[in-house]
Amino acid sequence: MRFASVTLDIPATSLDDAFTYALPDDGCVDGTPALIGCAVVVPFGKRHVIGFVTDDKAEAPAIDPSKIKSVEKVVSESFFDERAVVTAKYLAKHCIAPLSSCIRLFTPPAAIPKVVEGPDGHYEIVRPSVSAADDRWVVKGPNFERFVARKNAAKQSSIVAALSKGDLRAVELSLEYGSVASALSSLEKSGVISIEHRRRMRMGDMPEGDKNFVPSAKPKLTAGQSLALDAISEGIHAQEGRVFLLDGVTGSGKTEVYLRAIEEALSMGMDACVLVPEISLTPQTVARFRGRFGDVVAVIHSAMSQGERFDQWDFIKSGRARVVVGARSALFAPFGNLGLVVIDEEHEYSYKQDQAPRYHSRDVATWMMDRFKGMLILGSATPSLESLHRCQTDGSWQRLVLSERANKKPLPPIEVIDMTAEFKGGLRSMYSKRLLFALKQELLAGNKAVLLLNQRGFANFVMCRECGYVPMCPSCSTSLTYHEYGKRLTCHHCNHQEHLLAACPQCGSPYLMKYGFGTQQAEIYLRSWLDADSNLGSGIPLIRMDADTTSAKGAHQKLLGQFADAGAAVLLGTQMIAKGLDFEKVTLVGVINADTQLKLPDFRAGERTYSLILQVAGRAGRADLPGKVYVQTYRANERAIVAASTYNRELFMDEELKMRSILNYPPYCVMANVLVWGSSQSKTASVAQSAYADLEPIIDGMGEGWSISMPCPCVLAKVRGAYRYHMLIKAPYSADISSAVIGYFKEKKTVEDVNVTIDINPIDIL
DNA sequence: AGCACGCCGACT
DNA sequence: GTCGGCGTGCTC
Repeated sequence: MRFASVTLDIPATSLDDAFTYALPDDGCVDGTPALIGCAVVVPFGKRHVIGFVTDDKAEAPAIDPSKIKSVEKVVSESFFDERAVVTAKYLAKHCIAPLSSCIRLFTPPAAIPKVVEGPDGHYEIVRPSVSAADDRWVVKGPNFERFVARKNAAKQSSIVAALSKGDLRAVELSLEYGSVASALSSLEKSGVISIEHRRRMRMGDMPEGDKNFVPSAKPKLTAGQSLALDAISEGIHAQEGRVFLLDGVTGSGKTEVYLRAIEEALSMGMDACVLVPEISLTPQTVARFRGRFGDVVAVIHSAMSQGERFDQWDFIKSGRARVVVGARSALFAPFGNLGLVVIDEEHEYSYKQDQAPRYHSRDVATWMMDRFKGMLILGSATPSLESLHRCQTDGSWQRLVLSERANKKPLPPIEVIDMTAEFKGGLRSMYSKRLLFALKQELLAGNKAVLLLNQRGFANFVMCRECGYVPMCPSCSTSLTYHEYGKRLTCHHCNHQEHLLAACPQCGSPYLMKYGFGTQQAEIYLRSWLDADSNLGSGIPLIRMDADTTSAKGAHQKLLGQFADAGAAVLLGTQMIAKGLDFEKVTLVGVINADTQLKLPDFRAGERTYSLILQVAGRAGRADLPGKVYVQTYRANERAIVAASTYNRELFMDEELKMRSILNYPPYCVMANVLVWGSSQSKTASVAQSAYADLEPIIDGMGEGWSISMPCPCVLAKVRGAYRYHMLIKAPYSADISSAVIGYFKEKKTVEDVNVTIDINPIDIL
């Protein structure tokens, strides 16, 4: 008798402990082996449920043997290996999330069968909605050479003629010759052709050029790159879980270092994983990796269809893909032997998942590479304070500095435009004269400009000038943003939409004013400014890129393509244009309002502003032409802005770290945010209170440096109809909050309609 | 998560 | 007397 540990596919922390089921001695059910990573159907109480085998050679459990039931069916191939099991268990513990939701990270998307229970114990297995796709290929048959053309079978002759040049897909033939089904079947019957089903890789709207491998030449390394690579190369060979922080100014050639490191890892038989922020996962990025490594590169990101993602997943699982480029979840792809992880733009907040399991790719990769003796490279022009701090305190973390741009060009000078002074001088527009003047010069010279405004919509909010009424979202505690297109008020949290009324619903006044600038207003103003200038003509493309213009599949690429193909042009957008874009001839970068993040009640507001300015500044002057950056701000003396505009990281770091130390914020402590939310305010508040009553003694008993704040409403007190309360737990640096509170989260009683969750190392506490 | 067992109020 | 409320506990 054999046993298998099965993690049930039910997301509940109370079911995290594996259940043990019996297996026949050969470990097979109906001839299919129940290996680690297989989805199986098991009886569970009166039900039948899907579970995943997490151990196929488990010990007999210490329970009454008559209670042990058998695995009933194996319903998938093995999706993951033992490494994945260990990692999922780490995640469940570290993030305090249901184990099954962590296991799910390792399974292909939408490919898990479902059990549908019928009457009297019968059940059906519903096959997954996504699986491999085939193409029908027409190939030469045994009698191909003996084909005789006939007068009344013109289509057959055409097909045979087309086929003599090589195999063809049936769809291509029908595109060319119309319906070919009957011609094909009679050709097949006579043995002239055969039909083969071949696995198809869905690649959607990927540009043709990127589907094929065009090898690119390796550039010569700079001195800085060589030095960094020496260290990294030694690290790869050491295989002892080292971490390198590649701290390189924008344009210093970090990607080339990644490429060489990956080459090294591949030559040692390891696979490599490259994480990039979702937003910069453009064809440009992918093309660089395909250009070096060709058809062993797989790509995974959220804009792909489920079918495309399945194919990429399967491609990796087959072992043919050796390099995976993707967003945060690519870390969990089915690698054979993952030995190198690269996290580009490691300071980016998109590496944190905002739903359970709330993991941060950087933390998971650090743990994985330590545990499995691989190597991690973190790259950024503006590394997170956490990573910089860790390089100073942890011997296995090493900082490698690339201080020079690869093309030896200086970094673009950054000019701060004090908008308070501009206002005193009479300016009422969102664009200063200096910025517009510089923009005009560059456009006249045939160059491109990138303008950043981190606020979408037309106006931030609307207010009645007679009574002060501000339209609010009915289900969130936020004001509505005015969108010019469709003249709608929109909630940026829940996407609630309503029409802008002609009069104030509270006092009837017609004086509803729009306050604050968003990208739509910036676009409309700039368009008319461009059109009004006879020297510029009206032909200058102005491309707006924000969540509203990029929601359609492929829109992102299309807009960037337009910008690339244009001569003089302006790209205006939210922070999605700040990262990774590499266009020649961008000679001007403008930050229309650097203050949008500064005012947020978040201890990282300064760090966010500092790095956003430097990230977007890095878009300027990347090729031969010099670049110039203008930063408009009403807080010209703010440390983050002064430091960014003078490229003085020490100035920013020293003061910021001092502040963090005094106020006891990361990296001087670790934090966790306990969130309580529900649709009834009073019920939510009382659950928050009782959670505090349970947690406070635990935290209090942990000793020096541990604290928990009283429950209070979140800054976003209501989102999507849910009232939100939170408590902040702080603990000394490198303390383990998860272990301290996991007991509470496993034992806690659930209250209907109120959720209690915890976010370890939150990226914001709004 | 879902389902059963179990102990207290208003009903054919 | 029983139908049914949802509190507690178990499922290999």
